Amino acid sequence: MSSQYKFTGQFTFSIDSKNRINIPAPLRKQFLTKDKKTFVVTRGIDQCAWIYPINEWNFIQNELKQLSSLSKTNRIFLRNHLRHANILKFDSQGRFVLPQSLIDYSAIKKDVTIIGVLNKIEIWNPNLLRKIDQSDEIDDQSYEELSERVNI
Amino acid sequence: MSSQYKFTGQFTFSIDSKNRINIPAPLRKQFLTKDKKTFVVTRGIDQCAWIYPINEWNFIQNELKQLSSLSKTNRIFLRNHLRHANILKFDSQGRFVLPQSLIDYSAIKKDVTIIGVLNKIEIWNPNLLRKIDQSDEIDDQSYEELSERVNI
DNA sequence: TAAGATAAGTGGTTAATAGTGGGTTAATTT
DNA sequence: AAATTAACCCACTATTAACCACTTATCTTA
Repeated sequence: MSSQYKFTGQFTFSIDSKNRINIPAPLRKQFLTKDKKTFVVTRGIDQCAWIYPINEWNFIQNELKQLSSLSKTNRIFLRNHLRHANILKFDSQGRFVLPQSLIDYSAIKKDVTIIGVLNKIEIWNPNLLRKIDQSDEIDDQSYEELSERVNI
Repeated sequence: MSSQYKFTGQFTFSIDSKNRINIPAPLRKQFLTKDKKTFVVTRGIDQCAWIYPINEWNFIQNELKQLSSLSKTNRIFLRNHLRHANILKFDSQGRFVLPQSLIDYSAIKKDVTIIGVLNKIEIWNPNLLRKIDQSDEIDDQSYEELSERVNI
């Protein structure tokens, strides 16, 4: 069964002196009725942090189990995806502390841009996201290929 | 299953000091009986904002869920389409506040032109729409191609 | 066609919520 | 035991959303 979460939108907040980040209310509301404030933060494939609600993460873990460790690519991917996963909760104000390792990995300084991407939330350094936005244009060929699979 | 919405027509309204835009009554009426005032505003492919009724948007989201984030093209595509999507409701007067990011993107100042385009509504800066109207003529060749797919 | 009634568009005020900062106590580590 | 970290609580401010009110336009009916 696929995800019940539908995160969307973009928000720019600040990270405070105790490394706390506020989850935007519109996103947070989707947690409250379900996983009771528990979620997983881990490395994104791009230079950002990914947040999954806990039962979404459980689903992903089942997907990952399919991958055989006989493949080198699989081994590397599994290691890097799993060892940086932190199970966290947010506090009574809806914040959580982003682990230092992920702050470093995502090159986060003072502000963060938080975006909803369906079943996950991404935490970005605003400048990096802006840079990627400009450089990572999707070429026409890729759009053509996408159009055969997705009809929007 | 195709859309149940059939938005048509053009209206020019003003955006107020609190960035509120009124949805024209003829368009608004199609919402009231169905999604209870909930809809999604996002970036259009052209320089305007798009409004989808919520269950129209849900259909789109289900399409997007098919895409794996292991593909780079998919990640870029998902991010850029979802992060600008805001789930909103209109108030008891039938208005909503257009997010600042979309005001910037659409270069909206004082007035807006609202047009119905079947399953979505477009919000334009009147001047931009007028300019596009003149420059973006459809050439005969494209009409020929269209004629093979659409019978009107 | 004139007058009343209804609906539509616009503007502002108030009350609630969201974002942010900081302090205190409990827990964990060295 | 001291120091660091994490959980918890309280509080301030700005933004947002709910509410109320007025004007203009449209429709209805005598």
